[in-house]
Amino acid sequence: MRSLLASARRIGKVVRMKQCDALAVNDRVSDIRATSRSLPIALLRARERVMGPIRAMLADAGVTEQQWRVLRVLDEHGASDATRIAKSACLLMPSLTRIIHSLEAKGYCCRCTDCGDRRRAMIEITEAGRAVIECNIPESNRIFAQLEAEYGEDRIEKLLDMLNDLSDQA
Amino acid sequence: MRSLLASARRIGKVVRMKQCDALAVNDRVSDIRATSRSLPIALLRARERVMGPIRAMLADAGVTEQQWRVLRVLDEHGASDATRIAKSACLLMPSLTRIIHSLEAKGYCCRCTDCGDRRRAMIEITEAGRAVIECNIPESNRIFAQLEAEYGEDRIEKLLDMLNDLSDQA
DNA sequence: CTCCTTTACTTAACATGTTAATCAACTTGC
DNA sequence: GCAAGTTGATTAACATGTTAAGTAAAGGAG
Repeated sequence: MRSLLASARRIGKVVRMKQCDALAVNDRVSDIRATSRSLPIALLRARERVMGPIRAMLADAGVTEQQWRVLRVLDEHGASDATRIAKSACLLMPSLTRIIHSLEAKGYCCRCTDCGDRRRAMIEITEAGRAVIECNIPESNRIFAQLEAEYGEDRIEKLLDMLNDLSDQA
Repeated sequence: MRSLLASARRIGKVVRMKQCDALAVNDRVSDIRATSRSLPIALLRARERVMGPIRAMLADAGVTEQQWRVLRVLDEHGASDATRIAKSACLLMPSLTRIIHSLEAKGYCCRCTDCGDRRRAMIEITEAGRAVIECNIPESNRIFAQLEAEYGEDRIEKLLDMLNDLSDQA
């Protein structure tokens, strides 16, 4: 009964505008996109699907998903300041600060303040950190290859392109 | 100098296999996908891009992104048990427990234990909760419409289809 | 009915996400 | 040079993510 009302509400387009505080029971101001067609939720679900197998691997390796991301970026870009790492690994600075500390405690990275600008902290991956990557990249590649096999290599590439286009927009 | 080595390493395919503990300096076991072509990171970045404007809106509304998601699901599906909500809103049960508590404290949802199965807690959105949705859906739709205008409505739909396909795979 | 397993949820503990405030080092206008 | 503003990073506080353990109710085999 409630569900009939709910779906009926979502069939039509905008009904009318109304003030919030004057809102009546089961009165729908404007139409609502079903959560199954919500881009944020779809992105979240897709990410869970992809990360599931990776998470298991990283748990065995003793690093979190974010720590892994930072190590990957450090390995790829070489010594970098925190701001650049944050941008590359898609992390906020406060999170990165903590992650760098934990990586440092594990001996996976080291830091030294920049000579030119003493606010800046240059971070570099250590050999121990590189070893973590070396140990897990084969399994990571295997997992990704299986995803490509199931979903289609060309579709993955296309998806990556579309996602990057979306992100790169102003 | 370091960067030259780094890029050189990533040009070739698999070099050779080697044990982790026998790993030498700057020795690359197998090739590593650039983080810019990493699906997890691409999904994360795209999500940040999409959520950015929404977050500002929700901050004004006084609800978090996750609370908003739960409210949306409750409004769409009607009274539901926690497990169903968690699945729909893409949340883990421990998170959902806390979120339900906070929503309850704000008067945006209420709960009653299921008559047939007293383990199950049925959650329902209140009028106050529905009002939050009503107040913010127009702005949410505006934001989404702008994204469609910038990125292309057909591409958004296509992206949604691809993401859902990816998620729905075994 | 009793013991065992499963299911639905909760708690706990630690890591991260998110915003705002803080601090020190740099930059600029004057 | 110096006050004012900016920038790079940290800290704090609260919400959530994540895994593991715990609790209570339901189901099932004997």
